[in-house]
Amino acid sequence: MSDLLERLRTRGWRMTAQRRVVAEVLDGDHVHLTADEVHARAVDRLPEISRATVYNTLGEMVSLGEVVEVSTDRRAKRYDPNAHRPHQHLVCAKCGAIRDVHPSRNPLSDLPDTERFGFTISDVEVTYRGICPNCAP
Amino acid sequence: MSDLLERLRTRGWRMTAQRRVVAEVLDGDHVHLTADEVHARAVDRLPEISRATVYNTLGEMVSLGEVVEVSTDRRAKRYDPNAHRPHQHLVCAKCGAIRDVHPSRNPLSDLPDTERFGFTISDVEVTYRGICPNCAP
DNA sequence: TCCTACTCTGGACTTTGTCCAAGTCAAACA
DNA sequence: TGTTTGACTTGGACAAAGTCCAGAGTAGGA
Repeated sequence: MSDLLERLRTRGWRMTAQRRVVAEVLDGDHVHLTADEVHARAVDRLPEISRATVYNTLGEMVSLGEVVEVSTDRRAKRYDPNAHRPHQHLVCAKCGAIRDVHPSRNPLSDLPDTERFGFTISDVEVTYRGICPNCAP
Repeated sequence: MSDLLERLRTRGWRMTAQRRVVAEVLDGDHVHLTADEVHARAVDRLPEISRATVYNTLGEMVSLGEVVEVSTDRRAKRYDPNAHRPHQHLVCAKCGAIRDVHPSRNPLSDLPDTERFGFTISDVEVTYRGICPNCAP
């Protein structure tokens, strides 16, 4: 059984066939699927699952903190089940491949007080862009 | 005349009333408008300008490197005419206010080789999120 | 002034996501 | 095990952001 599913179950989440399928589709490392990709894979296992349910379920997983929303491109949001280890993303500008990466310093520490304009900063999102080995010329 | 317009003109861009208006609307510091906001302001000066033209024109400015696309939220892209000084963005999670900020180190230097997976990295995008002084409780 | 290639327009279309009323079902309880 | 109930799911309508295209318009060079 998937880690994600296990975590959700122990939190008292009401279990349904639909939620189980979404959690299973989303489980793993370096998984960054869009909602429609999740839906397409979920349909393979449970043909009648609706788009609305996939959206609802993903939204709930995000609220519970078990899945992170990622916006690496300007199109659809992606869903990353690796929510419990802080990390950033490296994206191939050509093929769109995404890797989880871990910078050596907390990016927050590089923003001086004079550049904070009185904001209380709680979060940083870093996206590195480049060309992956497969797409390199 | 606006800086942006001046730069575009000297690059041999064919000048039309529509392009002039878009460039004028977009000029300035800490400007981060969506395409629809640009369109709304452009219509004030040139009532017949179409949405398609605004999208096309913004897209061309981005291709020319005179304007940068910013995705601070997961909704519409925003357009930042401050393309010639590298900077990152600080966003209020409540009201959406956006400030240009300048970290003390190049964020690229914090990604060790072992975390690059053979990618040739060319760009980093950092978004700091928090609560601005106006929205603070 | 005339030409021509480049630009603009409006509307149809696509993608991504949200909302809702009605039907269905998991789980608690007797 | 059967009942009950509130939570979950469905499908379709809707909305926001953006793209595409054929035909009309025009900037700028000859």
